Amino acid sequence: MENEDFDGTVYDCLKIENQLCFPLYAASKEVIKRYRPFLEKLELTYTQYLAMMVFWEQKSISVKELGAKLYLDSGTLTPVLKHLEQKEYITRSRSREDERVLIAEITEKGEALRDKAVEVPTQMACCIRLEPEEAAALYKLLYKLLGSIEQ
Amino acid sequence: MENEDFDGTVYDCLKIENQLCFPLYAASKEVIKRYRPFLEKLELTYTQYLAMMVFWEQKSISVKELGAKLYLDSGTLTPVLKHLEQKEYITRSRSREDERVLIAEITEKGEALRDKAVEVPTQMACCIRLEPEEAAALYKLLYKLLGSIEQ
DNA sequence: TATAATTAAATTGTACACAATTTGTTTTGC
DNA sequence: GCAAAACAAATTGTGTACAATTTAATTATA
Repeated sequence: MENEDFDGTVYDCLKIENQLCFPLYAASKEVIKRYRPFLEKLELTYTQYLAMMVFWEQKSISVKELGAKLYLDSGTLTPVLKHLEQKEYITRSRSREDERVLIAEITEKGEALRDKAVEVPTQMACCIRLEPEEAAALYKLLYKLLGSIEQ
Repeated sequence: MENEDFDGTVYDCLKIENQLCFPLYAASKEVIKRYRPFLEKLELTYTQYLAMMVFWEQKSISVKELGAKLYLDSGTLTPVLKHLEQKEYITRSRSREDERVLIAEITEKGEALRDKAVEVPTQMACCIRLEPEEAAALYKLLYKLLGSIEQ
């Protein structure tokens, strides 16, 4: 009855098509790629755009807090924030209460960028052709997955 | 009736919590991070592991074909394949019919790695605590999303 | 209260990821 | 049959992403 030529070997679990991680990885990359032409007009990379979304909600934040929100560490955020500072979208300075803490704060120019950025989600929605219920279901499942892997 | 202090401004679409792309990006990264301890035992990075999964299904493949399967270009694959060659999991050589084409082929050592790798999906399943139906729904939605963004 | 432990960023080193360009080969069109 | 177009990898340059280590500041404790 057992026949290795049919599907059903011990190696089936190693097939790309049987992985959940692969479409997750690929879809994430492909979606981010689609952002590029829209974000270029704002002089932002995708990671910088994520950071700016935080600054538009909250004028200033520490690297640690920002890292907790974006699932990124200082090794990634330090250069990202330096780039945003170069573009004058934020300023970086040490906290007076605790010199270990770096506080990044949005500038006028950064605030002004928001009015251009507000077009991006609409433009992106055209690229991602999912029904609203499907998008909602996907959103929910992704956050459930994210929650389930926090150690 | 309109009041900018309540939710419902034009800027709501720019909130992280209203993005589908963010949990996609974050979940992808967090899942890949969880692979690391398991893949270290195989001396593989996540991208190298994806490539090896292809080689375990198909002994040899061109860079172009591999790129189409993994959504990666030669700029990414060239160094990845060079690393796999250094570890002696694959060989790289030009096609005789068409010298432009590079053919990567799995070695005995690469084949042997499969028996160790077969443990990885089971070990990972413990980290990702989704119900089978949820995982299936997520899988389906991710492939639908992926299909919907191919230009 | 001096020192040890802890903490927050920055730094270092490795490995992608991708746009854009280059190099070498093959195919097309005239 | 040969120049032009197309093609496949490789290369170059920029920007993450993250583990591990370092540096500097703060807190805890003996």
